[in-house]
Amino acid sequence: MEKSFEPRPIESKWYARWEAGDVFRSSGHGEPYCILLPPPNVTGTLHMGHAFQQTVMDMLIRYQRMRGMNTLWQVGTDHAGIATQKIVENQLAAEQRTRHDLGREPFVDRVWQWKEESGSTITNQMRRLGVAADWSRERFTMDEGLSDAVRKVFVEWYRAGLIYRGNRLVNWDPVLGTAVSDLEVNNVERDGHMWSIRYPVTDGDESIVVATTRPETMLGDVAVAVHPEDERYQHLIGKTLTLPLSGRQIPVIADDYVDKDFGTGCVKITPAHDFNDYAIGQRHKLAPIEIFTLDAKVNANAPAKYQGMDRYDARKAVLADLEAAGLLVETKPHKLQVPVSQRSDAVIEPMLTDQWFVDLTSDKGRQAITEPALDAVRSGEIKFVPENWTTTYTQWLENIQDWCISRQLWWGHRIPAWYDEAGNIFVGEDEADARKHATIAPVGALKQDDDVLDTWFSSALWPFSTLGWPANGPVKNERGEVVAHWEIDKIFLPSAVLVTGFDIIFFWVARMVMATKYFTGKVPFREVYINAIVRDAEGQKMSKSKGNTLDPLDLIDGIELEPLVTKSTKSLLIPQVREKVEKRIRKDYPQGIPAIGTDALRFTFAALASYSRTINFDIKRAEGYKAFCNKLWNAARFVLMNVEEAGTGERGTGNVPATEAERWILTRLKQTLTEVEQHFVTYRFDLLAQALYEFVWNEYCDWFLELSKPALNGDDAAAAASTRHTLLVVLETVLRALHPIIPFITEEIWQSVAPRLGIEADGILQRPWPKASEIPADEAATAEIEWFKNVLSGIRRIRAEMNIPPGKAIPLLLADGDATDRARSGKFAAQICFLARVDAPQWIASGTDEPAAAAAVVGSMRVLIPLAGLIDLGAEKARLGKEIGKIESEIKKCENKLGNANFVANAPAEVVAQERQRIADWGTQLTALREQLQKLG
RNA sequence: GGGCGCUUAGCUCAGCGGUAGAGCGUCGCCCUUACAAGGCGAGGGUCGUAGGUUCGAUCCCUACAGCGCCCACCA
Repeated sequence: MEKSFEPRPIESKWYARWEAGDVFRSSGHGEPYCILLPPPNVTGTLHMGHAFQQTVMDMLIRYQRMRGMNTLWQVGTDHAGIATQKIVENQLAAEQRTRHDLGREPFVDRVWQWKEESGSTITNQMRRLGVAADWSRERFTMDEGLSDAVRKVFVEWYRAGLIYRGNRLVNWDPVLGTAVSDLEVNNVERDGHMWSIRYPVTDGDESIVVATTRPETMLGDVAVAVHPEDERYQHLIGKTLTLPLSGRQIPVIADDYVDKDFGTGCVKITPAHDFNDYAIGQRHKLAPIEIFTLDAKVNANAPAKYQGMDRYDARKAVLADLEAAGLLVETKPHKLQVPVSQRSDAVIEPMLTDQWFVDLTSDKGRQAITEPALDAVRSGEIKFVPENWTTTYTQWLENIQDWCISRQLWWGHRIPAWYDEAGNIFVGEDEADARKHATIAPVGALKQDDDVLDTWFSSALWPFSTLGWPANGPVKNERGEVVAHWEIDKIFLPSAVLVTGFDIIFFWVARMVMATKYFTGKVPFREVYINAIVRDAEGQKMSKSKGNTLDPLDLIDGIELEPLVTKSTKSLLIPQVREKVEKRIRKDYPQGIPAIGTDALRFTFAALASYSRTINFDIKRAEGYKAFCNKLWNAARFVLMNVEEAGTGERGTGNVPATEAERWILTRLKQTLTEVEQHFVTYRFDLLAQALYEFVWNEYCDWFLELSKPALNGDDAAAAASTRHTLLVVLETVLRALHPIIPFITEEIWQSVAPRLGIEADGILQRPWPKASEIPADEAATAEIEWFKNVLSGIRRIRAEMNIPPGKAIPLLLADGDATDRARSGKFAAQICFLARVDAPQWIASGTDEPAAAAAVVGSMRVLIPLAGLIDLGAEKARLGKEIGKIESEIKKCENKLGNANFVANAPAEVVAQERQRIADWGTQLTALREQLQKLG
């Protein structure tokens, strides 16, 4: 083995072998255990969130596979409608062209082409992470099979009356030219203004002042509303106002929606461009007046002067004209919530358009789709981890609106609806099917709907569409390989756990539950593990414009400063931002990013994965875990070196390990494994990683390996042979336990270790998960080793504090103590001498004179290092004094507790007993320490 | 406005009813034959504030303060 751990060659070697050996495919036996990969954007690249999430899934899959489950990690990618279309449109923009210049079909071809080019990027990056995914079953949301599922779902829901088409006010993105759902809109606080505008009453001298943040929309006002009980305006209700600038006559209406105490208490009503106003308009049967075109310019319904103006230019013009007319009463700064399109950053303009919706709110929709999705979680059939996300899920569903599923895009699943020349709608899986199911005869030719479905529509079907639904037989990919077979694969539904971010609970999780429940009658998954969001070391959200993003691949492979700067600033167009980012990177990574390897990255993710909802990723921490990998590597190197010539040893007589140390490490291993199993159940990967880290470093390496050295080199051949064997056994076992977290290094080491134990398996993943129950425990050995550790630590402390060079051999005396101490000191003499670098321990008979010495106390035994020329008497006295002080204060605390009658009466007996034991133990030590202090004079 | 988090060592975080922990950082001493990506040792916290429950509270309850996230129609 190399002297230190070099991840790169190991990673590439093993992933290639695993994939070639087809080791990730479902075994076909055992209990089904399925995880659905949240399909990433097909043309995307891997970011830290993916890497974290996929590490979690991979740990679960590898663990369950080793436990003998029939695992399936269903992978694939999403066509990501808007996101992908936008990338290609940007590419066209660089050629000074738009998608309309190309036309629909050539454009879609071009997107497919881009998908072919970049579609493997992210899946290859996933391979670098080491994911044990069944690549033979990789799917894409626009696969033939998945598209069949989309059409079938649409048609069935339509025929059940659960999908409808309607002219509704929707969130319109004027830049992308499409409707988006409520979820795709973010409300952002912006600095704006509140303008007060005077609307004159048509008959008479009175007027009403309305307040608005969007004065330009007054061109589409159809009324002014006041509160029905507002005394100030009672007499005006029902009167008519002359709408300034356009001169239209509009009524004053009364509606509860109005807050008397806000602003002037008068609200202008623009039903065509505001959701609240739309509702009020409907209540009062006022026809909306649209004033914008789909690209947010003023249309022909407005006075000629404003027509063709962009909405913000129109605002300026309107304000100027109001000002000139003396109707602008007040302008004041105002913070407001602006709806912004998530995808384009454009300010959303509510628009009246024809769109398709899934009915989630009528009695029928609720009963068929919404309620079952709620019940699945309320009943506990689906559990969220951490549990409090349940509230988020249920509250959203309880307040849900109908889902707008049509998008005015070209990339996606085209809506399977056709229109005849009279505008009648015909829905079917294809045109023929639509005609077959027609209830009236089509007028003239049929033309398919131009729109496509929301990306999340197909994602909602992922839990069953990837398993072959709705095909009756095997589903093949373009190379003719079978990728799914519903009749067989439905055993994987429900999947075991969905690992995903909270940001898509609404977008995806809830909708999968809706669709899967409806079409299969089953829940899509039993548990939903909501993973934390990855942030930078300071807790800031990672964003390209801040320059604090990390590319997981850069952490794995490392990257020099200059390439990192180039890469991070490449896509930044604003010079100031670019400069800022460059500065930050030069400051944060003056040496670039060191290569830490996949295993260390994965271990870091595991170690950070508590139930906290954010994790702050600190490279420092990752470097620490690389050190852990190196530690493991070197421990293995030590073990292998020692078994190389001397043989692999054998168990002690009667299959009982010969030494206390062995029995102790096995006991600790058993405890660790028990703990790890529990942490897998509760998804506490942080505790899991920590338990294994501590076992490997603090117990196996720090103590067992050290203890093995005197045993291996000692005179007792049986002890040496048994120790060699135990070194190997514990190593092999812990490698298996670590494999789900750090697959590469464990495989590499395991391949060298396993043969020495006569284990025949192709790889570590094919070995069973180590069962705690199969490992013997020995509590007595644990007590012995604890004693030994105390003695050694005592000596080391004296050495360190008295500045005795570690290499210098010194005498060791033991005093007082009991028979157990004497027996143990004999048993561990060789180990003590070797590890503490002391001469053979000598017992001092009680009553005899002792040389002045520095002391440590273990129970009632004093461990003495004679002072002669080594130790400063004053310093040692001070040290003892301090120690005594500490113990005295501990004793005081115990005494206070035990002196409290209420404590003794009310606390559980075992707690009281424990407290008594403590006071006794402290007392023993205190006596010994005081005696020692006294001996020093 | 509703909901959900967080506040523990210099930093990042575990712990969540009975002796305050880890990693990183800091400070000593060591290139000791697995590992200097290492070893040994040390220092460092009145567990956000104030009440309450309890024999006992970092942990449970209430209020408050600060930070953060999600949802929501206040023009």
